[in-house]
Amino acid sequence: MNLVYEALAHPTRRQIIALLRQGDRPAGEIATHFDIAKPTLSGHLRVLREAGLVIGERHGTSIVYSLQLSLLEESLAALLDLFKIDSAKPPEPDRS
Amino acid sequence: MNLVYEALAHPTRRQIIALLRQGDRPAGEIATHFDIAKPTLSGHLRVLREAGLVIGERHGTSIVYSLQLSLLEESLAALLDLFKIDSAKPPEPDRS
DNA sequence: TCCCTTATTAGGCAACAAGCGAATTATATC
DNA sequence: GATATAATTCGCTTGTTGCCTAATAAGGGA
Repeated sequence: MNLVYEALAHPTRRQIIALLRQGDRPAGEIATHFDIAKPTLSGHLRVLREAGLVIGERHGTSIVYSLQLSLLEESLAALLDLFKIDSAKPPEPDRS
Repeated sequence: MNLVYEALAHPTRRQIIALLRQGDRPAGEIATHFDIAKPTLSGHLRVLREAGLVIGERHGTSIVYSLQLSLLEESLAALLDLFKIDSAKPPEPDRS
């Protein structure tokens, strides 16, 4: 789970996620949306992949990336759990 | 908002949040839960403070930390927006 | 005021992350 | 096999993060 948080920590990677929300895309097409070198973007994609947030499937010479929504939901659930905004009572046991 | 994600990227800082969910605590008491030097923990608290996730109020010689739930909720909303799990249709326009 | 407690800031170092250009791998086509 | 295209890995530089010890600031009580 730690990998997910680290992956989300970089603005470019969050933008990649937002981009993939609109549909799957090959790495090269993703790259056109950013002003960074291709190897740098490839590194970001690797981080997202290792966190399990995206998967890349080879189609011919391209590698098409798509979101792993299941893990995204899990991450959100974990975050909700961390903050416990969802659950029953407000977190105030005693505190004099 | 970037600061929030960066703040959440470190396990210790997430544990601090989880701890504060159970009630406000002075910095020193927080420190007893971790096996790190006090200045290091103070640094983590600074990161959380600058992200707006916690606030520290001086009570005598202590500085009592508490969560800023409002910003936590905003962060969650932003995350939901990023993933759009909440909204209407699944993000699959075409894809042959 | 002087001392003790609590917490932060300052300084320094090792480890990591982000970026790039060049080289490499993988697939498709001729 | 040779060539072209797409994406990654490699080697490197630069800047940041995380950790520590030592020093400093802020308060409370004798």
